[in-house]
Amino acid sequence: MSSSVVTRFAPSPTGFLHIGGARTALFNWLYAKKTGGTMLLRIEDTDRERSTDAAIAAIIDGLTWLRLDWDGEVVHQFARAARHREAAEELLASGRAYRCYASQEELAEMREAARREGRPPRYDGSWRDRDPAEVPPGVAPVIRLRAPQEGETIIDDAVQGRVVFPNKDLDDLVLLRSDGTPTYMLAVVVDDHDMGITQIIRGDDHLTNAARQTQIYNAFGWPVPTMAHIPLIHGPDGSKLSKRHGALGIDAYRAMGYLPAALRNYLVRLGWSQGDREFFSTEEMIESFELSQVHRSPARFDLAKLENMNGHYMRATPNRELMEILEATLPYLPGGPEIAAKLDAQKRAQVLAAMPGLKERAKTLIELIDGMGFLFAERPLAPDEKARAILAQGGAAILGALLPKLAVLPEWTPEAAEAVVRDFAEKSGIKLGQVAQPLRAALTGRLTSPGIFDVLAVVGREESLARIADQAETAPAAVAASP
RNA sequence: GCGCCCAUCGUCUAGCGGUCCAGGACGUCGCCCUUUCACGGCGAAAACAGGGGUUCGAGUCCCCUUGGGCGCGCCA
Repeated sequence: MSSSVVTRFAPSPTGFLHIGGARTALFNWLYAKKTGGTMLLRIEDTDRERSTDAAIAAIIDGLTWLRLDWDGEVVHQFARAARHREAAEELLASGRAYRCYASQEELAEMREAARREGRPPRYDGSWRDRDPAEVPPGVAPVIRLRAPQEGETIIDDAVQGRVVFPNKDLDDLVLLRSDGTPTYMLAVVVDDHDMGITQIIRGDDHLTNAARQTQIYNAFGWPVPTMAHIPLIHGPDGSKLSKRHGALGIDAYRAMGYLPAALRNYLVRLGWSQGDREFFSTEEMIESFELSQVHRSPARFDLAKLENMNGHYMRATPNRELMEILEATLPYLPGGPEIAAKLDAQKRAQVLAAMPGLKERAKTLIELIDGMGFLFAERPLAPDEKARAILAQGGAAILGALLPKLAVLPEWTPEAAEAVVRDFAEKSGIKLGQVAQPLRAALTGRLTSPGIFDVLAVVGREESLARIADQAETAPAAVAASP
């Protein structure tokens, strides 16, 4: 079928893959999957000054992490410069473009004058029909599009609807620079055409460009692809997402311990919705994605909601799978490499055993590794301030009394431990919490952890008893002395 | 300045002329559950930017105002 959909994600490698770019990629990907089409990846590296290989690597790394795959080879725009030049020549030959010899200074003056007179800053078209005899010697010309000066250029946008631009507001844009390299406008149109792109899905900061590009398509006599300009993602204060808001590369979200699936889910709900629904599996996303349901208004980025959603995903991820994700992410997490170094078969088994209680309490992978700290701690533990306080306020004495009872447990299971501790508390006439908290302090060094009986079981008999002994006051005198 | 886009709780959003004294989610605040912290459950506060129309009837359609955003390069 020749009518099959071809979308593309076309970032310029001048920096990392940011959150807005990631969402644009996601929408392109979803649309392609939904329609059984393909998504292509094109690196717009025609700006030789600002494009870097590191940025290309970061973009590819980010897409890979988000599991947004593309079809075919990555297209590097700069490599197609010869084709772009040829296309510009073609327009020149057909009279749809012309050479312009205006200097940078003249153009700057033109813009300045226009601004002063309250007119839009545009090229005045003075070389449009100028006599070749007037060409100044030694000046390399640019090639400009001979754009229509009357009428209107209309975009039938899949998201924005019908948008009309009066042609008088659009000037004769540069297609080929004086050094013979193509501009973005030319390159995009030629590439999208040559690559057979049927749907252009991109940020709505390109909406005005869409009109100019439409004029270029028309000059070539090529069909214009369907366009869909999606709203931008704004910062929490409603202004454009910037470094000020901590506009980060997608890798930063990985380093903050977010799951790719959660980030995708959060991103898809920014500017797109299906009724009240908040959660979508990848399949459900593909199934229900519709360009017509994409909003026209920008959405603000809310880290708190992302975090909540990530917590949902962590809890919903099966333990083994979460363990795999964790291990794969460890190199990127603060403190992760240290954990990875200690993760032998035994530790891995302990972490896995503790996972149900751990993931319940963590909203990110960072919180997860923080929570599992007690498994990697070495004796004697250094309890934090609050834990020390509990121990000092009679906790240590209680542990001293409890220790012998735990030591003789025939089997080391959460149930057995719970029975002994509850019995101990009851017979001592104290609340369970008065025993559980000192125990927690001794075993984990903190006052918050998964259920204490599970901790006991995961840490193991020998290590648990030793940690308790480390903190317990065993001298009967000391117990008697405490009021 | 000119052009274009946008406008429902703090945030993401439902709503596509009557069933909306506006629903859900996040966040916030209570209460419950409870060995801690979470999770979970229950509940509360919280919005149709303003003004004109159209209509029997407007959050929903039109216009204006205001506010935000994007664009206006031999950057992409």
